[in-house]
Amino acid sequence: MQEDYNPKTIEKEVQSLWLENQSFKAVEDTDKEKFYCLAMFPYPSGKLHMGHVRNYTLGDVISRYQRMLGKNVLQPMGWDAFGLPAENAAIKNKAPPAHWTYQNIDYMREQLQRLGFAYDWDREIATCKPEYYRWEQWFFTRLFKKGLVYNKKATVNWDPVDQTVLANEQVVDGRGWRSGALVERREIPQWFLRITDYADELIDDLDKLEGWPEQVRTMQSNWIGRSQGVEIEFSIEGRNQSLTVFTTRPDTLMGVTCVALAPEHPLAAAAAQTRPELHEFIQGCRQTKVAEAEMATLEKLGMNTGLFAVHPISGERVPIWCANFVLMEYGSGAVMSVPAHDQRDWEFAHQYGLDIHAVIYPSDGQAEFNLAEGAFTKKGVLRNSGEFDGLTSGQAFEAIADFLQAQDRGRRIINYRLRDWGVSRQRYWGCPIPIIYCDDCGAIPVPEDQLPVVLPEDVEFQGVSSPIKSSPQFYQTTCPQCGSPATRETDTFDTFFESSWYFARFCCADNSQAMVDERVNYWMPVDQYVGGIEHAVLHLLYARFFQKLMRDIGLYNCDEPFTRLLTQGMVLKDGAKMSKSKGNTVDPQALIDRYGADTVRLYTMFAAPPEQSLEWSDSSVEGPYRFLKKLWKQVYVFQQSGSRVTIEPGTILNEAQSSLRRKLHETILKVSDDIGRRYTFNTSIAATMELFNELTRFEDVTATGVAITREVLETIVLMLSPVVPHISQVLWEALGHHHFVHDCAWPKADESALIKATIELVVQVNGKLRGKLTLPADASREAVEAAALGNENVIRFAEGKTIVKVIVVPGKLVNVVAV
RNA sequence: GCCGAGGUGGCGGAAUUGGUAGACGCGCUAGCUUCAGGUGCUAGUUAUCGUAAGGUAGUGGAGGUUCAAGUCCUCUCCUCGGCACCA
Repeated sequence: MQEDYNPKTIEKEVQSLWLENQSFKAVEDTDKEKFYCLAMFPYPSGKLHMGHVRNYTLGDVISRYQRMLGKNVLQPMGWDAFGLPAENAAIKNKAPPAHWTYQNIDYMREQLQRLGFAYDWDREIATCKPEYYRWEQWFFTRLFKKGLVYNKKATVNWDPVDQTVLANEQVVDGRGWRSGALVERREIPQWFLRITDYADELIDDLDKLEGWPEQVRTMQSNWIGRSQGVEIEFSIEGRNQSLTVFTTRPDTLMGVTCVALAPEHPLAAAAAQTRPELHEFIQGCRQTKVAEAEMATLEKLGMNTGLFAVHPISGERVPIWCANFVLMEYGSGAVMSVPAHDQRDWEFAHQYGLDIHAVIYPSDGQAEFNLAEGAFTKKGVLRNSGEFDGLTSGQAFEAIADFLQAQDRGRRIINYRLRDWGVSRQRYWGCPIPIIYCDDCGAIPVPEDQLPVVLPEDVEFQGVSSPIKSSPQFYQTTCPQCGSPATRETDTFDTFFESSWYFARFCCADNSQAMVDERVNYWMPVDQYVGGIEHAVLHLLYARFFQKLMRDIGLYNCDEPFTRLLTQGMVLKDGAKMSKSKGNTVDPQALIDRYGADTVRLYTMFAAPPEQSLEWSDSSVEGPYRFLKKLWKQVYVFQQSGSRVTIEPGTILNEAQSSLRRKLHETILKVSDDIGRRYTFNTSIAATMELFNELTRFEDVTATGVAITREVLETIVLMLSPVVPHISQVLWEALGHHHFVHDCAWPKADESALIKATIELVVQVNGKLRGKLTLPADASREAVEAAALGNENVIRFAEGKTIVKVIVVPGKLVNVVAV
């Protein structure tokens, strides 16, 4: 052991030991309990950023901890390699996206290795390779045959100058980011997966996910948005047609004063044929990008269509409007407007001078309301509703639903906010959708023996559109059914497709014959998934959906892919997310070069609890670095003394000795709980530092003192080893051990060391701290009370007052209440 | 706009079940060590009043519940994440 801590040298040495020994190769072993730990795989954007370092350190700490608990751990790594940035880089650098991607992967792999993560690199996957994506093509064709795939028209952002579809990210202030042209909504045919068929299961199974943060389950539940309601038909005056609306508040039906259509609604288009101003209004609505946030924050605009609907109960004429805030995708693309009882309708009615009819009134005891100030949106009792008067909202829901159902003008339905998953992307750098279009046979899935449909990697970008769209070599083919000339689909899959099943592929990444094999049954589900909170809804929902699809296709039996989920917060600097555009990025490489991987790992774990955002500070890195240097020095000095003694059984310890041992074993309990249950790695490190500080104050060179020092040092090294594995390995050897620290058992607390003879109690007067008492641990309630009342501060602060009562919280405090 | 988080010293954060606010670390101040330092050590460090002992205030803001509130309730302000084609 060197006298000085030299992270660069030792980290390299320890890493080559691991490599030589194949320390982290995961092998299925049914005799051992398995633990599958997975951190969300990165997009190979160029180099690692601090968010990656945080994510992968979290996963590695958990993996190494579980291994020390005796589990058979799988921790794989791979690359979410398809995506938009590669195309942008390709256009900029005039090089194929594949080239850029593979280069980035090579660089980032080296960075991950430099950080010492315990990955089984033999299982590495890159989703842009045909060995990987061929299986999702195969899977898609299976889903197609099962009827879980369909084609329909859907809206995209269209750049009229570049003649291309834009991602939401590429639309800035309503204009294409390259061309600057005003973006239009355009409808094009696309492929969809029937995720709504699984809406109930996806929402109901959230209850099983006890290892998930409550907030994530809530977000998913709200995203799916299951609501009980009624679908109501309004006939249209003068037309042999009707209009369907969905409402969760049929009790307000008698207060309807308007029906509003989405601009894309066919009836709006029909009405616009005779009304140029309506046509213009609808055209105007097309110039917004396809994003809910955009729609929801738009100024609410509407226009009368001139048509009238007939109220299904009263038979009254209700004007039909077209409004920009009605979503064609939700429900039936039309809503009934009840200004008295819906705030948005109320505002719309005020803006356009529509009638407001109150029909729900507060039940007894509820506050009155003022329609001049806003809508009354709570439930209540019906009035002005004919035969339904006097019913509560709940009763009226049923009565009106029954009435409409009997008349065949409505029915109870369950509606979801969730929409089917559109998986088509009009981009090059993605997995080709395995469909062939034949004029006679229609859309045919590519037969299994013709898979994979390989994406050509050697391409040149002419302009911004996908090269395969203009490559007859790619798209010209023959119909697998009738043999006549046909064309391939040139759209590719949404990249969420790849990340929805990679966790299964890691179990058997080397299988070239099947998507998965029996090894998934051993490893799945993932025991611990770790990733950014920004994935709380989309990625995690799609992955859950895919898991259920894989189950139903018969691949393997598992309902939920991730048993425990840890969602890490963002890494920020100066209060903002690190990004190139803000110029506030911190390059982890520079820190690794300067302090070593262990310090970077220790800092990211120490600076904040994992779920919170981490505010980056350059100078704070010094603390963990100093700590490692001090620890190194302490072990160096200790091993120079050459002592190998352990505590003789039956030795009576003096006060300082038993106090340090108690601290040690309390710390074992604390750290085990922090890492194993609470995931508060920051406090586990703080507790270890406290223990270390106590050790440095312990200067006892007797045989027993030295033995206790050894016990403390060894335990500190073991407890830190998941976080700082390199230095721990070297120190472990310096303490006289000849095996890997990552194969050691996690330390256990010695109950006998935890026993306390005395306890300290807090004394309060009227809830304010006035003193402290040291009493025997077994002191009775009466003794505690008497000691408190005899305390000089208590006497002083209670002087001239009457002691009303004394509250004793055993083992914690005494509060004397005096008035 | 909707859904979900968060707000505690100069800074990152701790306080796990309603029970000592500020653990641990950074920074700063003073002193010591060293030829030197991107070194090490010791002490102090919420504000405020006080020579001190000690007092008082204090967890974004305003109310409330309680013997006791950072923690529970109501309202409110601000920041962050997501909103279906960024990944």
